[in-house]
Amino acid sequence: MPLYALVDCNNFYVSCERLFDPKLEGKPVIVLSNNDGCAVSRSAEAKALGIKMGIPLFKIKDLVKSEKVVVRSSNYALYGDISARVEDVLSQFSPRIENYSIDESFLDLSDLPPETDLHDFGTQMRTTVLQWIGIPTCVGMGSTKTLAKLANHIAKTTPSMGGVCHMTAERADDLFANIDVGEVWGIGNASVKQLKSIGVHTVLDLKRLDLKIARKLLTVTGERIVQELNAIACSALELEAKPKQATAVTRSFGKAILHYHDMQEAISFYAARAGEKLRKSKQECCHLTVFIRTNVFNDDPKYSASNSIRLPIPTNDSRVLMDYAMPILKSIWRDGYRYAKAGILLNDLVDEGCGQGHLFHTPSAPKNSAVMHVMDRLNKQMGRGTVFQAAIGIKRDWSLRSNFHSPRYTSSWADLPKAKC
DNA sequence: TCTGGGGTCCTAGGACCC
DNA sequence: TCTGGGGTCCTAGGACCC
Repeated sequence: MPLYALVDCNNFYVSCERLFDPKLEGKPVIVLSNNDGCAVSRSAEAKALGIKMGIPLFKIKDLVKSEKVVVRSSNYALYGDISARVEDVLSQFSPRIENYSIDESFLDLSDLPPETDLHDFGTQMRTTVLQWIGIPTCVGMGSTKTLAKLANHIAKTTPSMGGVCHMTAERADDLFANIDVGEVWGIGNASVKQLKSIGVHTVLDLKRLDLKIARKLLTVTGERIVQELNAIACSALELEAKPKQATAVTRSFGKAILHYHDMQEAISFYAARAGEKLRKSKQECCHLTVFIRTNVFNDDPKYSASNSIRLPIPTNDSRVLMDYAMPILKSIWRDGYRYAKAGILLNDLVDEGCGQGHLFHTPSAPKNSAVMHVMDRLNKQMGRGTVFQAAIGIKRDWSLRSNFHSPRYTSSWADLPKAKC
């Protein structure tokens, strides 16, 4: 029987902030999304105050003030770095590891000796990560990834388990009968609605659902989930990171854009950033989409549009991306709207230099790609935005808010924490 | 006033081919 | 007046994830 563990960091972003600011321990803390929009990570104390995942900051302003909730902007440079350290520690417990997201890893524990006490083993993983990195975790184990995920949910929500839960066949049904079907990995709001309409309310109900019905209602994805709940593995560990198929740079604006010129600057900026991402992953794109849209939440007149182009030859040159993006923007722009968000999507990614050539276009000369690499190096060494294309402009009225940012403790010399003794 | 960003997978339907 | 069938590829859109 295979055995998988899912190790999940507890309220990861908040835990990272606490690592370098221990005063936050025991206090309600939230970390905001980009643009300081929504709460995306909440400490246990913040959850206890009723602060929901994804709630916009302005809706909890009074609560934040009265309860002295500590508010932080997100600091992805820090979280990415801590995440890599946690992964490094976990890989010592099993070489077969899939780093599923910034705060979760699946480990294949099938090769553990049969006499291993799994609860002890899970506890040892938690303790080691906590001691070496300082990040609290929970561990769920089961014979499929879906079961390990559910076990992790139980470990997180049942304090008596001590942060570790092994989902055995004997105890599964009793546990499943008391968990809402929406907690299952891959069952989102739309599926919950469909399932409840046919009387499937708990995880146990879903586990016992006829496979054909599952497929009809939720496509092949739903069928697989039911199989995984019944300990039949449909999804293996992905031990090697697969090359990305798409990349995107999209942002909401700090304040609405009204003028075409500002939008040109913003789209140029996103194109430059998108090119940078491609060059970092040594990829090129064959397809480019630009979209713009008004605010979807307020009463502003609505407008949303996008347009795409298939590139004659693959590229990751920021200037080429800008050159293609500008006419697309022109084709979708309409005067008179208050634009709240825009972005660039790059699809059909290929390895650098391996894309198909074109009879009538020559690929960008090496001299050109050298310019890009010099820019990337300067921006890496001296901070993002040190060198940039003039088209992006320097005023940038449209740029992001980030009012509560913590220092880049681990990725910038200037922000190194100082110790006093 | 203020509501995230960046991914993956699946399906339906149109275009196109022989 | 009669006007195929089967296959592939591409794209848009929905659902879901963290």
